[in-house]
Amino acid sequence: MTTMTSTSGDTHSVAERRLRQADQRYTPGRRAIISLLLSAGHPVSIEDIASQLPDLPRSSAYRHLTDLESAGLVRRVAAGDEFTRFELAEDLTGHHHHLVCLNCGKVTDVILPSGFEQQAARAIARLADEAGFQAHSHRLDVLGLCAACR
Amino acid sequence: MTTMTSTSGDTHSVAERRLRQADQRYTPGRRAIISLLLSAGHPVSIEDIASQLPDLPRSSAYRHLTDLESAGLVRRVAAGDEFTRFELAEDLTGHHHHLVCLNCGKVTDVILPSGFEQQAARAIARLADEAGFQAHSHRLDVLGLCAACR
DNA sequence: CTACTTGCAAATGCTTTGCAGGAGA
DNA sequence: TCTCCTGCAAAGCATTTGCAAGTAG
Repeated sequence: MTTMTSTSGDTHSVAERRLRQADQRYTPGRRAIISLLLSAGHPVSIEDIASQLPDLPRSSAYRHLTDLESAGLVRRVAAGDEFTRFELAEDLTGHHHHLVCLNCGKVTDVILPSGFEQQAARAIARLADEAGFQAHSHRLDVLGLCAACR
Repeated sequence: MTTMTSTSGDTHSVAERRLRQADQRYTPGRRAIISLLLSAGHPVSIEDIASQLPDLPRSSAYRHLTDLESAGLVRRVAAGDEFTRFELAEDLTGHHHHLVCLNCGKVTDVILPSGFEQQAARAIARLADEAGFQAHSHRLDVLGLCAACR
């Protein structure tokens, strides 16, 4: 896979580095999960992971995801339809949002125009400020039906 | 700005009507939950419900919430920090978003400028269209620290 | 050697459900 | 009287954790 966003090649080294900072190792199991998230390009569920990595016990998958999350490499995504999903941390993938299918649960990554993001950031900053709220990030999900389910 | 969208007084009759459409009754337990959601003004957890309605068994609370959701009166909210919360359906409260505290889980309702919402709707519509996705609604949550936790 | 990993099985904890008695229409 | 509602206890399930063996450094 040569035509990737250039960060893909570095992701593994970033992963190793961040894990080391937490005195943890970048083992095959963890690497397999990062690779899977990398190639998926959208949030995946435990089911997805279990079916694509049959030899990785679920308990290990859960543990790895927790560890990777602590290391700032993975982020939990609440699809809304109670199926916890996981994706690479935003600083590894870039800021994006999700199209969530209410029927099949499929989640697709999308990027909004930067002009929109800027206005959103402004509106959010002002609102948060008024509420004494310290905003860290935001998530914008579009709910509806995917091409296959509509 | 009196944030009473005038629907508050009618909410109970709307609830009764919608439940009847599903051959269900607007019983005291269900009414208590609707009242609680109405007065809370923000998403509440099962814990909140249990503590404020001590005589309502959790199993009944869960069942009621499921029924109310089916009747289009209540919506499940994924706060992100795995504590399912519930709020009144958007057509009863008006479109709004959430400030989610990453520390204590508190969720506050906020309303964004209509100009922003319009631009958001446009950006979303175009994107969804390109993806063959049929957008129904969107949710925008701001994650950070509330005034008490910052 | 010492510390981090992992699998398996057991334990959790939230949520759902089977049933039988109650209550509204 | 028929159907829906409720409580309690039991069941389900996704997720977490204790433990002991495995392995990287």
